[in-house]
Amino acid sequence: MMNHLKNVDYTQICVCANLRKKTRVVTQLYDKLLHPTGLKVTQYSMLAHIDLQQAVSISRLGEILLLDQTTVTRNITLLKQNGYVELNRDAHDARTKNITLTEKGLEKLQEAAPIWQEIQDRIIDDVGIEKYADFYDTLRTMQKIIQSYDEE
Amino acid sequence: MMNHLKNVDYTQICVCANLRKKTRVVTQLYDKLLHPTGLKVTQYSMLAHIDLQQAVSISRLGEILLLDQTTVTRNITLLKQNGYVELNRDAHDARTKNITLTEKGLEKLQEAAPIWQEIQDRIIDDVGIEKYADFYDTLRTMQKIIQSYDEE
DNA sequence: CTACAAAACATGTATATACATGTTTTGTAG
DNA sequence: CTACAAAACATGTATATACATGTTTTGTAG
Repeated sequence: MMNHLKNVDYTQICVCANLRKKTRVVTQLYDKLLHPTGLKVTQYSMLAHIDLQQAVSISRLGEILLLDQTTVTRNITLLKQNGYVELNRDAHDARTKNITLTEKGLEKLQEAAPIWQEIQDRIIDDVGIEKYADFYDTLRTMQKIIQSYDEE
Repeated sequence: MMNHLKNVDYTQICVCANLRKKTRVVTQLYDKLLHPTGLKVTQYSMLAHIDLQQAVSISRLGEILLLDQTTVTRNITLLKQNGYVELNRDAHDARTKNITLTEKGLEKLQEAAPIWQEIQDRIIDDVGIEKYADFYDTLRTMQKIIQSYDEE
């Protein structure tokens, strides 16, 4: 007897819509657990990248996160309003603005990090490290494939 | 010799941020190719679900797509403004509004379908059907896992 | 039947996101 | 050096999304 739930042709389920749906679920979990810190996962992730990159420019951050430059500008504006980051003109190029974490931003990042780590470990553990490794790899592959389309 | 690109601990890359990033890439591809139709992939997907479900209510559609009811209301409003869907009060429950495709909405869906199918087939083929099956499965598992957290 | 909780939808507000376009600063062909 | 294209960032506009809350309609305990 067929399970009617599984009796769906998964190749006919939109790759994009399905990804978006699952991403919503994951995002809501992260946002819910990060809520006590006042950060959303998007903001946490951006702070973490700024911490790693040290004085990145807006467009460079966009390249890394594959975000439109204007989106970075908008997201950074919010972090700036909250006092988590600073923007400084580059010494050698007056067009460029470098983003750095403030003391407050670093503290906020450190406050949120343990919560993030807990969700992270739990999900990967529950999915299973091997399955997750494959999953991660397929996501990477998918990105590369799509980026290769643009070169046509 | 290590490949410095692969020399990153993938378990320390945020599951959520990574999913969001890849989802942006995929979404941009779909939106770009669907552009001639005037639909975004979100709208296409919603029209396709309405077509499948036949006279579905706003909250039911939210359950299916795991979207907040208010988000469905907003997205449907746009489809309605474009004349692709109609809203009708339910005959048995005056609170409920049922969504149906208009003739114009069906035509638009049929116009976009071949484009969607082409992207869909191409991505799955390029990723590889077996890898994609695993990937799809892991996405499902991840959703179930997270939904099980909410029951705690 | 009545009172009240719950269900279904709408509205206010805020964040995330991208595209089109504008402004300022650099870099470089000639 | 000058003119102009390109780079870097900002702004206008629109869609996608969720949470808090409000309104209307149902369902049900008593």
